Amino acid sequence: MAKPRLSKQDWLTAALTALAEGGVAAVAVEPLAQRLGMTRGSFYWHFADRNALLREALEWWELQGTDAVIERVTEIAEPRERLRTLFRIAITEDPTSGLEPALVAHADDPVVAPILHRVTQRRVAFLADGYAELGLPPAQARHQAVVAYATYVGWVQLRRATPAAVPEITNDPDALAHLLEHLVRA
Amino acid sequence: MAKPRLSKQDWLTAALTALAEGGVAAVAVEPLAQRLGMTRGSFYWHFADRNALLREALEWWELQGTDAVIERVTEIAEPRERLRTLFRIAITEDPTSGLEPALVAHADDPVVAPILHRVTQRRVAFLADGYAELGLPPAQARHQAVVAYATYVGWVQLRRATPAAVPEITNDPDALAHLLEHLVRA
DNA sequence: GGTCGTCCGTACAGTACTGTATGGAACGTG
DNA sequence: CACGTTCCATACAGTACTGTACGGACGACC
Repeated sequence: MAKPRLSKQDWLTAALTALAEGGVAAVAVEPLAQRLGMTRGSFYWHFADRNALLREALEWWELQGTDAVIERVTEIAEPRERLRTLFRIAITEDPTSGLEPALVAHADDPVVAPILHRVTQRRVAFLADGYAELGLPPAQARHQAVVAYATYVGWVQLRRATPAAVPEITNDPDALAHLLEHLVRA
Repeated sequence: MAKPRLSKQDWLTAALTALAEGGVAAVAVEPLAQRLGMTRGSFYWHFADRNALLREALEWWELQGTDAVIERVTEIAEPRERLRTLFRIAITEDPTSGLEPALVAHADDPVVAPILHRVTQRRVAFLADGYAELGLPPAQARHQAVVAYATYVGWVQLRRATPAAVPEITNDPDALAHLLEHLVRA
């Protein structure tokens, strides 16, 4: 039987998938242990308590979903192309769709709030820089960044809420290009 | 002390505010009763169980937040002006900000899913009709409707997640007008 | 092949919530 | 002012989860 010893990372990824599926409340020790084929005894060796799991999982998500992507894109000199590939990565490669709505639903949670703030501020600021490089004055660049980021966030949210309502963009490169131009244009 | 008898509606509105604040998991009988100054005995007279409360609350939200608004706006003949006021109502009068992310976070919930589907389909279809009246061909009108609705949804979500990142639009009629034009333009 | 550190199972309170059953208070209506 | 209806409080299982304590398996390394 597949029952090797678990690493801390196994618990983190399991926590993130559960979070994306069932919200913050679904990040519960006993169900996760059951899904991993372990008992809670394993968990309480790796982590202090449930909040520690949630916090570390979100910090890892922050690293992979924001820092890594930004770093991957900053090397593109041309701002328009940089924004385009950034949005394409964000839309097509989103590994944990439905995670952000779950976080926003618990925006007042003391462990969720700081990470959520950091991520959105970071992303909007990076977008604003890109639009500024395109020639927009700072205030307008920031406004455009907020609108574009809102469109992206809402798109992901719609795709998760009602996939029937949103066109399948991963299989339709034409529609994807159209959406990207909408997001990049100033 | 203000301790009159409660109506069914009191429980519904309390459930909706709790839902907007703490997600689906926050719609719990005992905490709600505590907040209303009652015991669970009151609740189980008005409702069969917790799911009944959640379902009726969402149905009431569907009525007030979608049907009523659409009906309020359909009498505007000019499509551009109709879309404008629709978005303005949706953005400025949103009574339960943060409710939709909470629903999306539990999009797989058997009681949340059908209502969420109906609402998004209805809203996108109404928008698509408006854009079609503006002269867009059907496919493009629908695509534009999805993008505009996504922008609205993401805007609300951002405002709830990180109010500092999004401009205070209710106090800045100029920025509001700018956003509305962005949403209406095709 | 002992021995130590790593990892997990088990057992035990403790907490928070759901539903049900039942009695009683408050209120309108004749 | 009886009287039935409406609404709420109380008390009682039952369930699901959290932490903690402790014991044991298991592998690495000398």
